[in-house]
Amino acid sequence: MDKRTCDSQDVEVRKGPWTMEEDLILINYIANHGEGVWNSLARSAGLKRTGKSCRLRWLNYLRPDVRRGNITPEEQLLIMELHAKWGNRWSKIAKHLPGRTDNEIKNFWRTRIQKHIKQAENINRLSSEHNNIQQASTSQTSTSLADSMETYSGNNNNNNNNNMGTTFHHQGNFPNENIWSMEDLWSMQLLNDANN
DNA sequence: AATCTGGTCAACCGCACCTAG
DNA sequence: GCTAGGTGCGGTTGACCAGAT
Repeated sequence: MDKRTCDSQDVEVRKGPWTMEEDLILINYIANHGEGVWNSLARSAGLKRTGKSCRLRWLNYLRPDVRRGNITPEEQLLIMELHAKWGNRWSKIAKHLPGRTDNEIKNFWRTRIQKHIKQAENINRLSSEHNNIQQASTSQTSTSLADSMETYSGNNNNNNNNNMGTTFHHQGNFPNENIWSMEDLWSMQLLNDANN
């Protein structure tokens, strides 16, 4: 398929971060006309964005029911369980976490969990090398982070998941202060509606 | 105080799939 | 059955920020 078809118009297409004005236009338009048919929506709303860009912005950020930040330990656990089951099927996983987007889960996985898994694998590799040298027959305890993560990364479905809730500490420092809050945007949108 | 480094996340890209004509 | 246009998904990138040096 010709990839240019999505952006077939010769009009300039804006890229990069969305401005507050663009957000307001999109929110207003969807409030009045509903979502869907994103390419024509972008044109009709007067946004110099691709339909894909509008869709992404709406789904990942502007939707009123989207929850942002503070992924709870329960959610972390669920993400890990579902990832063990389905792999990188982020949208499928996101469907089981109301208000969470596939993008958010994907980012969360890559930045938080994958890092821990890599560390765990390194620790495990080092410890097994160490064990090979020692040839010691002493049994190992399995309460470390490394063991927990290794168990997970090996797609083991036994109930070691019980460790996960305590293994992954909720960091609680998600920097989600955006330039303007969603409450601000929605209250502005309501104001606009009142003026129409 | 200045610079470096690593973490985070919004947004883009490319591809596959779906559907209407 | 073929094609064009639209949509959804997963991977990747780049800007920004905070903490370390």
